[in-house]
Amino acid sequence: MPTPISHETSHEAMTRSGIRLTPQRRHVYESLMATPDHPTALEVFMRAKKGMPSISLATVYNCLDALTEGGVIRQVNCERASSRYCPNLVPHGHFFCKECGAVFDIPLKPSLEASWEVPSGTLVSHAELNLRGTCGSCTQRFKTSKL
Amino acid sequence: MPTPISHETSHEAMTRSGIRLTPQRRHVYESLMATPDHPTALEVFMRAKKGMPSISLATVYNCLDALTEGGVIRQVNCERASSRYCPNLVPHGHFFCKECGAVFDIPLKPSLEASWEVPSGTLVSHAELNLRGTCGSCTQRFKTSKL
DNA sequence: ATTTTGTTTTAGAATAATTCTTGATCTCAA
DNA sequence: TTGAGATCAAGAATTATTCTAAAACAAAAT
Repeated sequence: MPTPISHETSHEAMTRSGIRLTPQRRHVYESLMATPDHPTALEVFMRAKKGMPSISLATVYNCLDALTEGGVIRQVNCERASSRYCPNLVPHGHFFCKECGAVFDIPLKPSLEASWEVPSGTLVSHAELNLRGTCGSCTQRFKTSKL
Repeated sequence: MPTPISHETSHEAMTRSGIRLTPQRRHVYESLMATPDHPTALEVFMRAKKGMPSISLATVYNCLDALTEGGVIRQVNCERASSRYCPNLVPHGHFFCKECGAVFDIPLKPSLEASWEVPSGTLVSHAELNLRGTCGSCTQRFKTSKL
């Protein structure tokens, strides 16, 4: 049978990562998986409350931290705005539209690591690429509004 | 005579950028230029107070914002830590040592922009590359401490 | 030179995101 | 089942940053 990408995988991911799988963590994770955008902790909280009304914002922060710590999700930061969270574990960058606030995953080519030079002896454990600009639909909107 | 890289240049940069050159802005800029590290607003404030005891933290924030806005300096962010400021305008990335907190400029090769693919119609106005890891001297220190 | 207009500075208050604290609850292993 | 340790919830606390309002200043217009 085909590999299910949903629960088993997340369950495995969490247990393998060493963090304990609790109902709250599973629910936060599923709330994050539910949509392909990059919600803030507050947005995750508002979604998570629908299926688990007793959950608190602090718990959502705890869960997101634990999941990030365990490598099950990624925290994404742009400038000083609220952190956003991303369940896509494949290495990728992020594009932030300064017009509409949308956040997209950006696939990276393997050539990326050849694009920088660190002093010898430096160990790079994490690379983060953030792009900012105007997304396709905002560019389009501006173009037509100027006719 | 050789081009002086200091005052005339910064003066020009500020006036050309459209922001008014005030004593506070000049002093904040010079405090930032004084050392090649990447100070936080609070660190700039503490340094700036030495030569201008009446300056306030809010003014340092205002000045750093104005200078950033005018393109005279860059704001550098890593994770959710305090913003840091960088007077190096040549495009470059940043390396953050998670052991000692040092921040280094990382030269970028021109191949960088070929390393990502944005959907057609997307306009990228700003690219930011942040690396995290262990710097050379921390790596060295760990190596010798394990003997 | 004086007034006007708009900008900047300052000090302190306010805000917003996040973290901390505490006691209650839960989970797992012995 | 009991005990140790982890997690949860609620709200307080913290921290970086921004805002507010009044005073000082600068440039332009009279």
